[in-house]
Amino acid sequence: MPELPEVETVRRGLAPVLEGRRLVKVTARRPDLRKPLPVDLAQRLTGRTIVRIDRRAKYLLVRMDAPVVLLAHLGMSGRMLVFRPPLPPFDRHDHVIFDVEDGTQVRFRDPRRFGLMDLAEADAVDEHPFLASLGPEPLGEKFDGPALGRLLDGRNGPIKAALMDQKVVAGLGNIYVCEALFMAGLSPRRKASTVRGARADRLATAIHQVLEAAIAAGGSSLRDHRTPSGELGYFQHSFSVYGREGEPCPGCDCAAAVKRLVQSGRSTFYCSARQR
DNA sequence: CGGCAAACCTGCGAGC
DNA sequence: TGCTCGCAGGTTTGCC
Repeated sequence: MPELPEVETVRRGLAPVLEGRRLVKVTARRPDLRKPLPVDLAQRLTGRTIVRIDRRAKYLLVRMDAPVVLLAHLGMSGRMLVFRPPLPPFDRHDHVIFDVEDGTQVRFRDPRRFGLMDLAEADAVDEHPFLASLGPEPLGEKFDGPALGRLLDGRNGPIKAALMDQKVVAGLGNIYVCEALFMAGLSPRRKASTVRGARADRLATAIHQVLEAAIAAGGSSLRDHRTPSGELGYFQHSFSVYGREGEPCPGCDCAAAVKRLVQSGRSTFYCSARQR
C-alpha cells in the first residue's frame, strides 16, 4: 500500500492514540511477517509507554520510555487500525495486536504479509539494518536539485528505477515516482545521470510538491490504505498519470494518451509528448 | 557496483 | 456462477 505519504498519514493518525499511553498487552498472532518477528517482541513492549512516533522513509519508528524502538513497515497491504470497545472479532490477517491502557486496541493487519517489524536499540536506530542504507528524506531540508543531481551521478539506468531505489531517495514508490516525473516533464526512460541542473531542480521540486499534496489529502487509497481511524485518503483522485493508461494526458494541450510501460517489472505511466 | 527478474503472499477485478 | 489470469502501493535475493 504505502509510500511516504500513506505512512505519514498513518503516523499522524496513530500519534494521538498512542503517544503518552501505556501498552498493557502486545500480542503476535503469528511468528512472522515477511521476516520472523522478534521472539521477545511482546515481552519487551508490554508495560512500556509510547513516547513518540516518528517516520523514516516508509518506516514507522515507535519510541518507548525505555531504550527500545519498534520499527514497522507496512509492506504492500499493511494497515494500522484503531478499535475501541466493543472490539470486533479478529480478521484472519490481524497479525500484531497492541492493547492500550485506555481500552483502545491497535491492530496491524496485513493480508499479503509483506510488512516488517523489528526492535531497535534507541541509541542505534539509524544503524538498524532496515534503516542503515536508506537515502535522504525527500522532504528534508537538504533535499534540493543539486543534491538530487549528485545522488543520480554515475547512474546509467533509467531515472524511474533510480527514484524507486530507496538508497537514492527514501520513501518514494511507484505512484509518486510516476507522478513526479510527469510533473517535472521527464521521461521515465531518461538516463538518471543526465538529470542535472535545471532538470534536477524541476524534479526535486516536483517530488516535494507531489508528496506534500498527497500528505495533505491523507494519502492515496487504492485498495488497502486507510487512516488508522478507517478513513480513506483521497489523493488518488489527483493522479495525473498513475493508473490512467489510455486516458487523455491531463493539464496540457499535447492531446496524447497516457501510456504504460514496464520497467524493472513495475508499471510506469507517463505521457510521451510531455515527458522528455 | 549496476540492472533486471523472480520470489515472497493474498486478494481482487477482468475476461471467458 | 465460477474459473483462470494478470495485476497490485515493496523489498530482497540471486544471477548476469
